[in-house]
Amino acid sequence: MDVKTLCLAILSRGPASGYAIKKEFESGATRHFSNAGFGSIYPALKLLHAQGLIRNADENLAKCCFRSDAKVYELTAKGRETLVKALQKPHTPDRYHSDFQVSLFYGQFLTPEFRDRLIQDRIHYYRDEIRLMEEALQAGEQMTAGERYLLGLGLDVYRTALTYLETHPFEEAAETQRHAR
Amino acid sequence: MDVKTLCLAILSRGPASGYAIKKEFESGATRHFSNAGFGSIYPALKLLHAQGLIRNADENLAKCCFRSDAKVYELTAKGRETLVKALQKPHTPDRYHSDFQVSLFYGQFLTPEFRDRLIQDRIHYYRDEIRLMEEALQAGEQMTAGERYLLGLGLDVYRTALTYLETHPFEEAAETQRHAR
DNA sequence: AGGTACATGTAAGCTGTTACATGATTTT
DNA sequence: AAAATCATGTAACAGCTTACATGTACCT
Repeated sequence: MDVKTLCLAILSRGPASGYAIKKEFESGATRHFSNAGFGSIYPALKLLHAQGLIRNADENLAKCCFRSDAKVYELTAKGRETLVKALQKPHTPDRYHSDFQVSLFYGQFLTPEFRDRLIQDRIHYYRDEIRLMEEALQAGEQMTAGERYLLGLGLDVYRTALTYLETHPFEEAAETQRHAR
Repeated sequence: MDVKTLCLAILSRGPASGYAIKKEFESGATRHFSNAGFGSIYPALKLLHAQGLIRNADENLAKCCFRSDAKVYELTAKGRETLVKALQKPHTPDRYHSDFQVSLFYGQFLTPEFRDRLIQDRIHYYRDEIRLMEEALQAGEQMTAGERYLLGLGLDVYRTALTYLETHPFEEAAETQRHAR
């Protein structure tokens, strides 16, 4: 799913500026499974505007939530159609790249200190994210079904990962196993 | 973590050809958190060879497991050093892109049929992967500590995600909630 | 004889990231 | 007065994917 579709998707939740869209990728509800930088967002918005998939939002609407110099966009009917079609097109497989997991997979090459640091940092990350997600769940009356569904999934998964890291020591292989034979 | 480092990492587990490295990305133990295509792997191997980080493997060793026309590489001492340093360099944050999760997040735009199809497919995917991982865990005497650690984490996470998808219906929002007020 | 898996590589193109450049507004 | 946040954009570069091009070896 390219940045154009992702921008369309975010705009389907309400008018936004390029800057606001970036914030959404960084700290919004979809932050765990999609992302894009300014360098992709602004050109994408330009193109979407040229194609008539988004338009400048009603100024009165824009004023209340954005700074006067912000370019606030909203979806057109054509844009909404395009989004719906894009969401139902064949999906590319999930792409997950984790330096954390790669490093731990080759944990035998790391100093125990570095390894523990890695794991401790990840534990803190999960604790923070879980807290944020729990708050969102309590505050969220306005949430869509999809948002609630994915928040629940994310919470379950993060809690499981956190518990695993907290309870399973990284075992410095072999010695004990060889003794046991 | 770039493809060069990833190739170095895979070669640290034993000699391999470019083709074998691709297989490893596709179906090996690290398949869930790293990936690369032929178009990245072959140029990377060329470069690593030119830099003296890998060398052509001992022919006798190569013959037993690879076809005669395969270029089988193994790590040099310098390559191993470079790998160890790269693994301990500051990590880039995890990158996860999921069309599946994006589509479900905007589930209100999907037909119930398409949504259910998406979820059912994902359930089958998790079941297959979990079976493979359980088999690997039982067969795995030779496993490194890192491999075992990440296999355990992956299993816990996938089982949690599977259970969530199996037990939580995607609720077609709002109506029931509004009645309740 | 045909299909599948093994095997290597190049080139074009797409996408996205990073760095740069600039400036206004709000908060501390 | 400084720092943080809001705001937009371009250009160069890095990286990866896709398609192409080619051929061997093994299994049925």
